[in-house]
Amino acid sequence: MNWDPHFQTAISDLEVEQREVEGHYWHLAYPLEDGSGEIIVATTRPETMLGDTAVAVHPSDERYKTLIGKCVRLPIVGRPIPIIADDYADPEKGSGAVKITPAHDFNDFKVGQRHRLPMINILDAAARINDNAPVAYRGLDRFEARKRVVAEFEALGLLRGIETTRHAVPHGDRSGAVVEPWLTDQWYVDAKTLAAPAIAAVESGETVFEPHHWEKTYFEWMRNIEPWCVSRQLWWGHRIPAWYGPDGHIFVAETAEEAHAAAYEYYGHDEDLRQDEDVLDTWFSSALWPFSTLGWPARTEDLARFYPTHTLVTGFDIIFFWVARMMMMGIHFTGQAPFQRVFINALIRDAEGAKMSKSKGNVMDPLELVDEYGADALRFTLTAMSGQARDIRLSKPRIEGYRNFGTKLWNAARFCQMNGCVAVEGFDPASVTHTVNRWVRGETLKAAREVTAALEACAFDAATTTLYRFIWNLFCDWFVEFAKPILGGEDEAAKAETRATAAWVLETILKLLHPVAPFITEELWAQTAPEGRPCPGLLITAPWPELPDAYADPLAEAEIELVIAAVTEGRSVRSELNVPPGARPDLIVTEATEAQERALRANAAVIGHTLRIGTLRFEQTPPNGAVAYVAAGAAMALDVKNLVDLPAERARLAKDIATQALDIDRTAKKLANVDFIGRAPPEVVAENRERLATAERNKARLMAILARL
RNA sequence: GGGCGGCUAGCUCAGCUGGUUAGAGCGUCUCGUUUACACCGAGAAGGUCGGGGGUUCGAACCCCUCGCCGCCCA
Repeated sequence: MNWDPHFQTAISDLEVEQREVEGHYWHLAYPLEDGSGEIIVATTRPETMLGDTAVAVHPSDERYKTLIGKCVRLPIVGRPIPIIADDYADPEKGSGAVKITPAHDFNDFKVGQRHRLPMINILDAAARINDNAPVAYRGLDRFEARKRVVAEFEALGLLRGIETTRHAVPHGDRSGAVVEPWLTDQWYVDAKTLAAPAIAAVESGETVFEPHHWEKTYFEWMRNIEPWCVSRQLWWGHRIPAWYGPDGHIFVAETAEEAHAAAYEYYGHDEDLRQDEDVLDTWFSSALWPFSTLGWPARTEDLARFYPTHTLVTGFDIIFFWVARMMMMGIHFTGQAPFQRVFINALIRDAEGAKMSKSKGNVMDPLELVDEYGADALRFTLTAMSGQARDIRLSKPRIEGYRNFGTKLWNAARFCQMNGCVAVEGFDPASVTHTVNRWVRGETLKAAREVTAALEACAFDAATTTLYRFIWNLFCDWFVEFAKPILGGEDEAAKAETRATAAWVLETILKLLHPVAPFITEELWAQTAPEGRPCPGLLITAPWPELPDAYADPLAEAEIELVIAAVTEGRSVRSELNVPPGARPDLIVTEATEAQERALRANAAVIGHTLRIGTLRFEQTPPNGAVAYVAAGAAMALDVKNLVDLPAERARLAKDIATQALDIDRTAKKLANVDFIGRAPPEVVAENRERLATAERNKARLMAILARL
């Protein structure tokens, strides 16, 4: 047994931590009994020699062949012990001979069993030397005894050397004390038998690990499982349901009454029984959690409704301790695996990747982070980083970024409020007519779909990415900007429609974001609640948005994409040519399809506001001094006249031409490859042809502009 | 020794079943008194996707191999 001398209890293999420590190899000489020489053994634990009952050598080790069967006289103790042949002795290690202490080493125990060696226990429960050792050692702590054994060997002239080594020493995971292999009777669970159906449940998909690869960890342990020691010599815990009769006969039963009944049957009369004083391993009790909390063994309604549970969320560090054991117990006692899905999340580390620990002082207290950045920011950060990797490096700048995100949303909501964007009773998003509103409706649909799908797939990081982008980069950056000229304009119908649409989008945003950032969304929900809210009450009780396919609007999408491209490219031009921010040059469109022209005309106000231009005109050729660019296939020019310096403009054009040329080169090469044409799917080939044509058209335009300059 | 995971921009990370101009946030640089927001806005720079082979018309992604880093079990 693994014995923890600090808590004086047995512990299971899983509760033993192997720690690498600096130690020594002591080479001890054991004289042969016939006086013909000595045999040297090396050990990291000299004190255990007090319990040695043999010396083992490898059967094929030529050095010791003639010694097998002889005896050595154990120094200090004076006991003669045999030299035996066993494969366990490694000729490569040390002298090739190894001392055997069956009562205090797991490997030696096996050797002892094979050779029927006596097992001499030399330690008491507190790991002090007991009465099986020479008088001088009795009552000594094991580490004191070690010093004394070494000193005595030295005094006897039998110490043959000391080496310094690093080696693994077992420690109790709770006590931190060095664990002793110790002979004691304990209760075991036949884990192998319980594991078989628990393995099958995961193999068959009855229970699914998410991320999936964690099932490998589970299988690895379950398939190599060892008997589980479940008795503990502790005060607190479920008491072991075993009763002893006066003759030591054991009655295992659910209750004392049943045990007595069984005893009556066995003895033919009443007997006094003594219940085992040990309690069960806390993980044994924890393994009962999925069903015992629901009233089991009674067949309660809760048990019927909540067992098996849909998803268990936990960390990979307790897959063995807890998950595996719940699986085994759940199947054993109910016939069903306790969970359909086990979601394993990463472990949080500090910004340098080190495990947080109190002694290192690198622990980030979540409550302090909440005080500093808010609970929503922390939640959003953890959710965003809950990817497939094993650990999360929590860093403040990241949390700060998501705190800013919350502020951004807050301000966007404030904008809506200031502009009277209030939910309208009976508003139907399907009925909106303005391009901007049709477009944002479609984008909201896309975002809602993506977030929903991500949550269902446990891709929580993907859900946050979608939310972040939609809210900040689409709703705030574009929709709100597009809405400004409309809301400040004269068209009352468009204003009303845009207000209602904005309110609807915001409402949808609050719902989608609520699981990740419940506080800010609930607060905003309450603040925007008073007027016309179609679904009153708390946001947390509001239904999840399920939007119809009909909200998609490819035409509006194409129109707004053109507008966005025209503005983005235009901004780039302005910035590179150092056009003064306050200047409002005209934008002249020189080449566009009919649809593009309609779209640009319809959104002239929106472009004017976001690109900060004067008027939008359509002409065959750009005026002198205008700076041309291409957006989504349409050609346009900013009339910046004397605002621009020519060298900068030439450099800009040359850069754009080079970009196009690179693309042409790459794509042309691909298309020139016969194998590509022959083997790639037709749509991929067509796509590349289209791409080449566009790039060539763009390049030609840019060259013409450069030439005119 | 066995198993698992990672190595992508200065940093932290996305990148689904092989076809994108390899993305985001932070940081950096330039510019900004645009009536929600400077916890902001606009623009820009920055990557031979750990090394080497291979499969394929085509590889960050598949296979082999080597190298680091980390975790678990011995």
